[in-house]
Amino acid sequence: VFLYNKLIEMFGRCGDAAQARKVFNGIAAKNTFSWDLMLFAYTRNGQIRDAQCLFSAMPSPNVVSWTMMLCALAEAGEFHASMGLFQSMPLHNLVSVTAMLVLLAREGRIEQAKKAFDNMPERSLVTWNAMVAAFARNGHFSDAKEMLKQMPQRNVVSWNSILNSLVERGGVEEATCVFNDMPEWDVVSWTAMLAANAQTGNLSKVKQLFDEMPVHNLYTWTALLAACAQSCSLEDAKRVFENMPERNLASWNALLSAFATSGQDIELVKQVFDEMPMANVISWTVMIVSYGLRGHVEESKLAFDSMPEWNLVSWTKLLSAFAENGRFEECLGISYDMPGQDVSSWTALVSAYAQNGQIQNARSIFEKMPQRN
RNA sequence: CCGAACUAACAGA
Repeated sequence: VFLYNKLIEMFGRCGDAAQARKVFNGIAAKNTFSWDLMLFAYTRNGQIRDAQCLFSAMPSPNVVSWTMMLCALAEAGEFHASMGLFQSMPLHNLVSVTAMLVLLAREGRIEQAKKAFDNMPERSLVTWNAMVAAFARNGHFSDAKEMLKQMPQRNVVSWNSILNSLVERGGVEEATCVFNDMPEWDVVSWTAMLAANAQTGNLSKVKQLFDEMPVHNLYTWTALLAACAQSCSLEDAKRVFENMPERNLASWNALLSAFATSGQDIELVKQVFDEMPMANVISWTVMIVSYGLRGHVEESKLAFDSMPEWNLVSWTKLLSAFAENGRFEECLGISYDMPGQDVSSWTALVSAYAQNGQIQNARSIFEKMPQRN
């Protein structure tokens, strides 16, 4: 059984849940590890339905099984379901509570996360890191720093959270200082520095860091590619894309984005889009922007209407496309149709009017905004 | 110590 279990785990890690299932089915005397590892194979590969099915068939689910389901549900966007599952769990432990803390933080519910943290009878390094990240990701930089100071031990993950928080705030100098003072680095820390320097448009610094860093992976290559796109260096972007040892949708999107901002003919951008093996919300949003930048608002709208799904960014980009092309009347309608409008999209609308010299309209929207920053 | 939890890349004003 031990060896079969190992096999299930291996297939699960390789992304082959079907193979794992075959091994699982072949075990006559399954033990609790067999079940958990099979569940792992499903959750790991995003097969939430299969996971749920297996979970309900489990003879004796334990904390580990519950925790995996908790994370799987959250991953599938079912936050409330995972919340409910957490409450109905017969038993909690350090790991399951930490997992819940992370989910709360991802939802932006920091107070609840902090409360859970404070109530925990024991905390591991991972727990502390989760709390640091919770603050860091939600813009509570000083709280994150305070946590970092208080925690009994720190590791590279703790430092990376702080570093990324600085990068998000646009503090290249501060980020550089933290990076230099960190006791250890990994590929995540280096990637953060790529992003930091890309923000300031310092492409040569990005390239230099890229060459200095000890390890490259898909993330680092894509960060480099994105930096080229942000600096409008299409030639660099193309070269990077060709030199990448492997590509995924994110890398394709970064390339598409490089074409989008390059001012190249729209047909070339479309060509890249059509060549892509897949397209997601991001790819479509880049197309909306591409059309908008070239004054083809109608095409932006068409792209928007043919997307398989939408999010706030795609809505906001559509709004901006109309605004930047002087189509203010439509902006109001878009804003009205937009579900769950946030600060960024409100601001886009305000600035649409402001740029058009319609100060009083801008002002009245500003006053009606539910949140401001 | 056969299993679960923490940080990074691609579109936003």
